[in-house]
Order: sequence, then C-alpha cells, then structure tokens
Amino acid sequence: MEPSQSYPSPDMSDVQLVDVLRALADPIRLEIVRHLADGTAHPKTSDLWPFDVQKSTLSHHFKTLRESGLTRTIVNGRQHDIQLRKAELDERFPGLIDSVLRG
Amino acid sequence: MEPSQSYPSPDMSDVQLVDVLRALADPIRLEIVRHLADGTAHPKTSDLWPFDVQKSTLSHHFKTLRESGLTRTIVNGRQHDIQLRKAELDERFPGLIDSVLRG
DNA sequence: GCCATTGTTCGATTACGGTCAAACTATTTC
DNA sequence: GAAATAGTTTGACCGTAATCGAACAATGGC
Repeated sequence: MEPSQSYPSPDMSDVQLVDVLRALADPIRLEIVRHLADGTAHPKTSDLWPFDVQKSTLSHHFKTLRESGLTRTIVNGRQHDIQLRKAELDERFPGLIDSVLRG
Repeated sequence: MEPSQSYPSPDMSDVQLVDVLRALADPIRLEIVRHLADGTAHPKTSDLWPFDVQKSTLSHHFKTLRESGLTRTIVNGRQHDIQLRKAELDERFPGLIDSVLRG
C-alpha cells in the first residue's frame, strides 16, 4: 500500500499568517493545537478529546486546522491521526507556535 | 488638564490569548498592528491608512484592537493616537508579537 | 459663537463560522 | 457479506462580526 498521504495540506509557502491566526483564534482549535504540542500524532477519535461537542463539529475543526496549514492528517486504516506541522511552521513563522504553546 | 487616559484598555493580566489571536485574525487589523510595529503612536485619521473602508469601519477595528488588549488610545485634543502595547504584550505573551510582526 | 476637523456611535445589512443531527463513506472484524 | 467502528459531509440554524451611511460628539481655529 501507498504511504497514505490523503487529505491535502497546503504547501507551507502558500500559507498566509492571517489564515493561521484565524485558525488559532478559536478556543477549541487552540486547545487542540496545544494537545499536539508534543509533536506526536493523535487520533481524531472524539472520545479522546475533552470537548463537549459532537464529532461532526470536531471534524470541522480538524478540517479547519489542516486547511490552514497548521496540521497534517495521517490515515491509518480507519483511524485518522492529526499532527502539528511544527518544523515547517517554525521555519515559516519563527517563534509563533512556541509563543502560542507557551501562552 | 489631566494626561488624558480616556478609552479604557484591559489590564494585561486579564487579556486572554485567544482574544488577542481573534483580534489579529483579520487582514485590516493585522496590517494596522504591523504599521504600529515601530512602537510610536499613530493618529487614527483614516486618510493616513491605506485601507479602502469607511472611517466608521476603521473606528470599529481600532476599538476591537484596543478592547483585545493589543493597543492603547492616547487622546490629544481632537486627534486620537493609537499605540501598540508592545512591552506589556512581550511580557504576557513572549515572542508572539515579534513573530507576528516578522511573518 | 460658528464652522471645520476628527473620530465615535447607531441601525441596518450581509457574510461568515460554529454547532447539531442525520446521512453517508471507508475500513476492520467476525 | 453483515455488523461495528472511525470519521466525513451535508443542510439547517443561529449568533457574531464586518461593513456602510448617517447622525452625533468633541475639539480647535477663526
């Protein structure tokens, strides 16, 4: 099988700061990004997240994060993992992610 | 006359990151903040800003920035100056403003 | 005092985004 | 193949926010 790179994320060179900021400017998405701070891939399974929203809402937030350039999705069978694009973001917007994770 | 501290800005200790991010997550406001990067106070005079919006809209954005904690307003006669709260923001959210100004 | 200047506020309109419920897709398991 | 699991998509609803135009307020200059 192919090393599954489904669900397209934008090239980091195309990512605009204002769009990243908009993606971060929501309580749930900001919290998700903080959970992803360790750099590892986390399953999207809604039970594992501490939010009181439906899984369709969570799915919407995951999509917003991915399309903004903040995360990538790794498909593994029927499980989808989400991962912060930390290294790329650090190169494109130095200091931004660290300051957000710290705040 | 009093050294005019009209137009209240929130205490920086009360400022939440997500609210700062929301204020920054607009093209016009982000551009305003970048113009304020030099740290000096700029008049709100709409003719001096390169935006194709009405002055009432610009006034709304200035208000949003101030209420989010990003700026302060200095009243000087009939001219209002706006200033980035750089030092306070640097202490509250280290690295955030610098990364936004750089991006 | 009158007028121009500078900016705010108000009301209306419109667009966008977060949320839910339900239907749908894909994958694994039995 | 059927059922269960993991997640997405769609459509509707609703609150919020961006925008405009007009009215309003405050100040400075004459």
